[in-house]
Amino acid sequence: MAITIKDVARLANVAPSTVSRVIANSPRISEKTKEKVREAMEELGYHPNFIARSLASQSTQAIGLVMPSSTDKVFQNPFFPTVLRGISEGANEKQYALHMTTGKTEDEIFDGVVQMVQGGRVDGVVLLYSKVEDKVLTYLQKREFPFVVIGKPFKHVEEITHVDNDNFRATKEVTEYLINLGHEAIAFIGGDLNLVVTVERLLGYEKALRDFNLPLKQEYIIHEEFLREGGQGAVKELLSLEQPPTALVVADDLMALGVLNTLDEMGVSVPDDISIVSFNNVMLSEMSRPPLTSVDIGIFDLGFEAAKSLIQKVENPKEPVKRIIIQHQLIKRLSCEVPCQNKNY
Amino acid sequence: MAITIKDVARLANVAPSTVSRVIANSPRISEKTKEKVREAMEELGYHPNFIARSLASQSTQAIGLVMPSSTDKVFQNPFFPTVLRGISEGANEKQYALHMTTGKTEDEIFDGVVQMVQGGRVDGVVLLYSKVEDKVLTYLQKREFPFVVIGKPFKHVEEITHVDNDNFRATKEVTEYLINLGHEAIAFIGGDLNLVVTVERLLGYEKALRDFNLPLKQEYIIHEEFLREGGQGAVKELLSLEQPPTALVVADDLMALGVLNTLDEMGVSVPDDISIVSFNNVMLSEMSRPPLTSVDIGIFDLGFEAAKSLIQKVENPKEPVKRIIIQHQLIKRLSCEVPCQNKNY
DNA sequence: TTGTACGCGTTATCAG
DNA sequence: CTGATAACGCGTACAA
Repeated sequence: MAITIKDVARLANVAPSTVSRVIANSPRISEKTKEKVREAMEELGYHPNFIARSLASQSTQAIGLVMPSSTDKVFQNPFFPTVLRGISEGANEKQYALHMTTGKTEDEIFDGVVQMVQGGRVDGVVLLYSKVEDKVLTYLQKREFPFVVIGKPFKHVEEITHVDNDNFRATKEVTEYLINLGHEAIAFIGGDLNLVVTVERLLGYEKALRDFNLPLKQEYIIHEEFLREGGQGAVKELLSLEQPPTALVVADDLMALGVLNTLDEMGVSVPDDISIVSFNNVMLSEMSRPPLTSVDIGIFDLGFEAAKSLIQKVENPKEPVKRIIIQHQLIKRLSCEVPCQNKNY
Repeated sequence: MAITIKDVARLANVAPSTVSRVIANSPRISEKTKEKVREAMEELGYHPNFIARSLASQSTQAIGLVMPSSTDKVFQNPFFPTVLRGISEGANEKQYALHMTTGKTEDEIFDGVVQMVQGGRVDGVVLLYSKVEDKVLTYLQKREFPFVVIGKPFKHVEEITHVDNDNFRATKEVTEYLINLGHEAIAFIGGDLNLVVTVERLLGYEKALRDFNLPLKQEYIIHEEFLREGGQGAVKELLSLEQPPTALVVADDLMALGVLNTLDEMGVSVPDDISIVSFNNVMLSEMSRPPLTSVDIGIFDLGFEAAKSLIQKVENPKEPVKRIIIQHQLIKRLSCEVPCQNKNY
């Protein structure tokens, strides 16, 4: 059995409650006894038992992480290690621990969340994704359990604290960027439409085209998985069009990589024949040939701010709903150029 | 306040202890009362409080994950999401939750582990890396706390349950593969020598050369970070040699990607001028140009088996030390070929 | 400034 | 088969 507060109390010749107060650094304890108690703790190698503390104080100093389905391709995106790092850092700063749950199916994930929450394992939860219809989010909301989402909630945006980019504006900007480069035939390759981020980006793309009075063609809008294989299918469809696009807005770097490869195989040159701009600016985007022009969305900060605002919320229940927007930034590399004039592929 | 066992007891007209037994599905309770109690639980929407249960039973049904330093480049490797998925699945099967700890420095990580362990937050720990000198491992060992490591422990291999590949053999095999292809000038690009996996792979490489009586040149052995930039530096060194290698054994796909890019910039063609084989077979390895021949090390299984064997150990303290070797497999793609005879780069 | 006593929600022991 | 009752380790009114 481990060293408890009682052992320390005995050694220091004080009551257990005094030891408890020393741990909490209560101002109502004399420096002298504090010192005495601390020495005893040191001598015995005492470490507080979090479980007991949690039970007594009804708070765990732990936050729960809800990941998307582990079978989901999204899970493999380098996005995750990075947000995780951000969250972890934000949590560490406030001495919070991390509790995770994943699962293969939505139900598994949901059960995991319920266990964390009802089981009292965590004080709050951060959702690492934002889907269009989400059981987990609904549950958390109804239960009034503290949580924040990374991304933009599909509904009740005003009532849910979230950390997000301005994906609408970002996509509008990059589309404009391509337009200003002289492109008029610009296609959009997005991921799963169940992810809110996808719809936001699509909207931004459409807005830019409309602002510039460019035609908005359905054939130019493609949705595939957030990954490689997705990109490949998309490209083939696009290039077989009568008037193939001269530029592509791709919703994710990984997909862009797939696009790049397929293009390469088809003998289409980037950026000479076709320009590409994508999102996230993960490490890989500078490793591709050519390096990708990509929107840096501050992934680390998304996580960091999410953790911080969740903890605030946990520690102060009347904290107002917040919406934190992380700045984005277009990182220009070599995948964009003025459009070709008259190419035949 | 949430629904407790007492509320259920009251509604079902039984004692709290009876409810507890029903939850544990004790065989000594009549089916009739079980049914009655279950109905009450249902009606009240009861969920057991894990914290209280942990305190009483001195076990948490949670396992702790120790990640490498978040500032470490290794952290960004696609390896992690995948092991994580494996661990998560292994844990889910046995209804264990996951508790994580990371940190920027070794000390932060160490403190995190101590808190998990002494704080009684977890029943066991899995180390997601294996370093040459590791404070955390030493601590866990001295405390006789259940843990398993993913990778090969540097010392006390016989006394530590671990899940690993046979990296020595794997590297020996791929080196032989290159030799049999006709290569004689084969270089090795490895990662951080503090990681045990690096030294294992280096050893395997050397063994193959020795077995075939090929010279073992120091200039052919390079260590860089486990990432992109590392790869680039390495290649330049290698190609500026008097007799540059015709084949490369690269210890990680990500590094190999960097190598590929640098080679491309220098106008060196893969596999025509130089062959490459690397490790891990992460998703990216088939997305590179050319697709990488890579050793699949069963990352998911590493995690899965680690979780399973840890849980076994936790549930049965006298479980013997185990060493689980996950099979590897060479996935041949397009980065290897017979060597060039007489090329001038 | 410090000690006493009780409660947090369960499990486990021991009667009955 | 079931019900009291005592832990589990700590926080915290309430007393002193």
